[in-house]
Amino acid sequence: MTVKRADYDSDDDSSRAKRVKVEANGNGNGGVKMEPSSNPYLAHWNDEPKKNPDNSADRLYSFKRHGTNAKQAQAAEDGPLNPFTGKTLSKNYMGILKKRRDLPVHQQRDEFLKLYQESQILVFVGETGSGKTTQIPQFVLYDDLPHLNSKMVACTQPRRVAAMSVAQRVAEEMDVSLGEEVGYSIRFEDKTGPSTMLKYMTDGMLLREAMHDHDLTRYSTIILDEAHERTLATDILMGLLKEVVLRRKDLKLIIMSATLDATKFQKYFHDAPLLAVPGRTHPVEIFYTPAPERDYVEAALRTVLQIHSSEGEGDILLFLTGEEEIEDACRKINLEAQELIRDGLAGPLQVYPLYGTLPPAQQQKIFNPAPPPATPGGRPGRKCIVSTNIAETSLTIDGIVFVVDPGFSKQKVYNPRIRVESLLVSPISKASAQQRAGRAGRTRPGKCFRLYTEVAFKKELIEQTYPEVLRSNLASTVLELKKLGIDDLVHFDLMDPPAPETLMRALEELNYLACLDDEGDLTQLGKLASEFPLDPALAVMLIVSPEFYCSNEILSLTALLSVPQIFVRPANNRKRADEMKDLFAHPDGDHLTMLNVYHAFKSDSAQENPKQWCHDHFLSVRALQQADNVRLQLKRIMERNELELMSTPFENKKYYENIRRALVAGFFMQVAKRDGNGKTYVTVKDEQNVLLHPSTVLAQESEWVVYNEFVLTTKNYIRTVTGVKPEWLLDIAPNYYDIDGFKKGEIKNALQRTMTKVLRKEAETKGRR
DNA sequence: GAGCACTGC
Repeated sequence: MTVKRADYDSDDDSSRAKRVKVEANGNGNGGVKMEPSSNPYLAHWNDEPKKNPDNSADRLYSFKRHGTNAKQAQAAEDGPLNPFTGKTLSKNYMGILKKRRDLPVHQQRDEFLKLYQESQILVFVGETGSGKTTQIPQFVLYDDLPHLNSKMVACTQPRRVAAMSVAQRVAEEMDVSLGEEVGYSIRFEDKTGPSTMLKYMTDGMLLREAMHDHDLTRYSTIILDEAHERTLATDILMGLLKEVVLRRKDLKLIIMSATLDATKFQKYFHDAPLLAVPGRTHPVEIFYTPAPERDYVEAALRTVLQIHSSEGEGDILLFLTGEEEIEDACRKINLEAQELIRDGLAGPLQVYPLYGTLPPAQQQKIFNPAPPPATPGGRPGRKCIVSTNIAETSLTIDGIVFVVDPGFSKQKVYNPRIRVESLLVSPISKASAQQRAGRAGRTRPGKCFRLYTEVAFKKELIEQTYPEVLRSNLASTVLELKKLGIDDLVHFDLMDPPAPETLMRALEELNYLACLDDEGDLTQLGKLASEFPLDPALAVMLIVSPEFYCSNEILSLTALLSVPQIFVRPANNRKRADEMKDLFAHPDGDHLTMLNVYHAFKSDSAQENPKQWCHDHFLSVRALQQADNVRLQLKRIMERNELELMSTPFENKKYYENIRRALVAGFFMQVAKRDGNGKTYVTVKDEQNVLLHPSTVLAQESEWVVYNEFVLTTKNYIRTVTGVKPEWLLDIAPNYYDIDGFKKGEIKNALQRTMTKVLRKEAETKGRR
């Protein structure tokens, strides 16, 4: 409760009174011009510039907010003193400044300022190489002067690395230390301080902040960058900010996007003005196949080898869909290339795989320089990178001149009818194809070979990849929206409204989890659950775990379930990996096995050299350390909300049973029952036929299991499963397991039998008394 | 007896 109290403090009457007093002192700047010594919160404020009236830092005080032009800003930028810190500008700064002024966006600084000043919302379109992500926020700083108003400018990014690296770059451009005037904020790391005026952050992070401050009052301008990627967080932020700007007339909003669908953003934001800036890339020549290809992998290999033997210098980037396909393709390209090289038909070729689950050290290899020709002046050597979509947005590789695009990627799809998210190899969109082609023109003119016909490109590919909001289970999104104060979900103005069935499913799920009441309002449990960066089922399991005397263990388990797979199984050493896993196996299931792994990982002997220990036991250090990190974050949230941390003594025979019961409290909607003969299972309610994933340690005799995940591949699998008892289902989730609501059949009969048994036992106990 | 595209709090 103490923390909650602190939250209220800033809003209670006494602090409001204090604020009024400061303004009554005679300046309208919220106290900024007070003597620093009189206000401990302003101790960081640099008062040095005021001693020198010619000081360039003073120029900004004379700037008329939202009334400046490029000339004024540039004069301030030219120094000699840093207008934001008052320090002398470095040589490095001057060097970078010259380069910044060559960027395409710079030409339109005045045009940008005019639109920014005139309009509350602005859509800004800049192609790659325009400099928008680094320059626009700085243009804003010189006109918005957030620091004179005790506000900040926020710029969101879909990915953490981007937020970090861009902040680093801009801090250098502004000649300040990262974390001071320019900082970033991502999960697990807040590198900002009291003097921060420009904050780069992940879109998810801003959304989290919005949950506690619905009007985002700390910011005077919010820039949503890479909006065209349409992440779930960006989409929700757009819907939210569309409402916030009505309440906060002083807030400015800039939506930044790569071309293409810019008019869609414009329309969505009531025809906001649009400014487009050209990019700086080289032309890319596009080639199509004359006829459709039957086997795209085979066609891709042929194309790569042909490029290598007949084209001039330049590296190759091939897009495939997944780890296995990529590793396989790398092997084949290597084999065939060796033959070409032997016959003197091609130069050396270095092939690198690239996908997200690849260890960072191996990912780094793609930046190795291409091999030189075998003999001076001989056929060019080159590297060929075979990558998933990761190279389409997250990673850029210079030196790519040839792109091979078969036109497919794995995409998440959601089926609300059976509540299953799965990955499907699907045709990419036109926008994706263009992005892929663009990867060939970063350093010089390039070529892109599309392994489909021009007609297929024009007629069959959709314009844009469907936004995430249309392809996901929205249970946690709906919970977030409720917490954001959006009561009327149906009329919440999302750019692409999801199917009503998806929303209904989410509401139903949250109602069963008791996060929403029958009116659809947030319950106390729901409010608590929304505090956790977790799926609702996991959050609920964690919150109620003290009732099962095992919150320490459930905390570990929750962390383990929200990081990537901890078990490693290299193709050439599967047997050994499986043996190692058996060391940790618990007969009652995979959840308990994971917990055993975590406890072993945290033991003193393993912690002596965690990397070696994990390597020896075929475990992913990265995943386990990540789980540790997540666990700490979740633990703090539990403490803040006074959720008790406790364990059943290990010697107690209920130790594991309590954990399994707590699992049911969160995952009672993900239960399957064995279907008679023993191999197949049927999911409860949705009645899908499923198989236990072969990776499970669970012995087949478990009649009822909870599962963490439904995996749809060649067959329907349930993965990470643990055995439970049917009487627990009836006891812990009576609403969901209301027998009258079940369809006639084996599951209903089995539940009925269980109920009879339970009642009989109860009667016996009573009789004995 | 199989496989995890990618990202985020």
